[in-house]
Amino acid sequence: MAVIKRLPKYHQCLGKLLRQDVERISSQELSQLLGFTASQIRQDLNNFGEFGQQGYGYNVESLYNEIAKILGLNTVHNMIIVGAGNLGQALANYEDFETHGFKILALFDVNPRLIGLKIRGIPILDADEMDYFINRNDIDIAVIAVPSDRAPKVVEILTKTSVKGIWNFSTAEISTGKNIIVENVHLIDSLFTLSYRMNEEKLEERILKQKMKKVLNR
Amino acid sequence: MAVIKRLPKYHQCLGKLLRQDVERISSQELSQLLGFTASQIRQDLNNFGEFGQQGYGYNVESLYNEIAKILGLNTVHNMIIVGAGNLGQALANYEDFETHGFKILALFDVNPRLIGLKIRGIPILDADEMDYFINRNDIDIAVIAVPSDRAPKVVEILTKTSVKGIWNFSTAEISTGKNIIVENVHLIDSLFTLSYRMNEEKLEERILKQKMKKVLNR
DNA sequence: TAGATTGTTAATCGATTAACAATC
DNA sequence: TAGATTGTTAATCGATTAACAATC
Repeated sequence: MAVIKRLPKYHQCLGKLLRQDVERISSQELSQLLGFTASQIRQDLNNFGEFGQQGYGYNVESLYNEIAKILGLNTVHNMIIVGAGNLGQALANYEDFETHGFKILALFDVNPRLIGLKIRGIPILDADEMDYFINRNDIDIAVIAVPSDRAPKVVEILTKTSVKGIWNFSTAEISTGKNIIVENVHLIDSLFTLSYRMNEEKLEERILKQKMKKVLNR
Repeated sequence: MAVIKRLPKYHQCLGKLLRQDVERISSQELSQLLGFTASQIRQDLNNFGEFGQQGYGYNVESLYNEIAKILGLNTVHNMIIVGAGNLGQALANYEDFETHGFKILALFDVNPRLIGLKIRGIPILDADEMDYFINRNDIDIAVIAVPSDRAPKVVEILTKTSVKGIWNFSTAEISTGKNIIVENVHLIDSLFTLSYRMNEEKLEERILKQKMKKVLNR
């Protein structure tokens, strides 16, 4: 479902409106703010319920809350970050996560120089204690920020815990027999996409030639 | 075009095959490795040219090179990272970028404590020198790794330089009048998607109810 | 030549947009 | 009640899959 990718945008936009004390909004107005068509917005929202009111539009606060509920943001998520290198530390410093109910309780690493340190008050613990810590602290999301070759080992440990979601920053393909949800962040793919788009102009000729050939074939 | 999102996957997979000295591959075999249908693979590739040969399949090396060309990976890209905080440093430590021809020449920051330091030999320079450095060193990609409120100022400076692509890690919406390509990495969106998917089961009932209502209406 | 596999057309599926009746 | 705007159906568009003739 392509809707899911848009839900965070709705959420963010409504949050902004809420902070500006906007009370109600129409799909038309939202359309202008978000760049989706009004029709699509009504269609999207209607997948999950009837949140609007004819002749009035949508109540910003209640729509915001409904979408938060859909995104699972109405409960606090306890997270750990596996790997306390630069990436792990960078993520631990993102205050944005906590703002939205994703609480980082600890980082884990194998490097004795890092163990014992704190990032924004969040302790870096010994990787050996990970499974114990997870089950003890009701952790439901683990962030994988270790080098890709270490990732499979980490995943193996995680599958034996209560973790329900893995946010994977390594390039390793992760598969857990269990029903753990895995969300991949492949940064290099994003960079390649940027590169492709920068290169697109030069490519035009080639693509056009290919299309023309097909048209001429008819 | 949805194809673009798949191109990096093709590239990665073919790179792996190349390293395993695989010479040729059919769309059928690729299909198994990638999880796309063979039909889709043939369709995708045919958008850009005729890379295969009937009865033979695709030559791994030449297909790999063709896709690299399409992605703009046949030339070296000179990058800078704006913001040398944890995120900037984490990105500077990713060796993967360099492997694919994305060379990080410098980081920039306003913090005097950071200026002068080096990350993997890459210098952290004074943000004031940024525009000069960019034009001097033929930089075509700038990575925005500064806090979101600082981003607009950075973008303003960048628009006056030779930069052709911006890889944006801040939450700021970036618009450059000029034809600079912007690729956004909104990490929080990805986390929300994970959260949604973890929450999906509980949501099922609600979504089903909504769908049932519609069916009954007929 | 026979077998394999592409390039390509046609059919299907899903997502987006347009239109409008229902209703606040 | 009249105006506004939703929820919802129908039409369009694009992307995926299936099928097969072309050809190596």
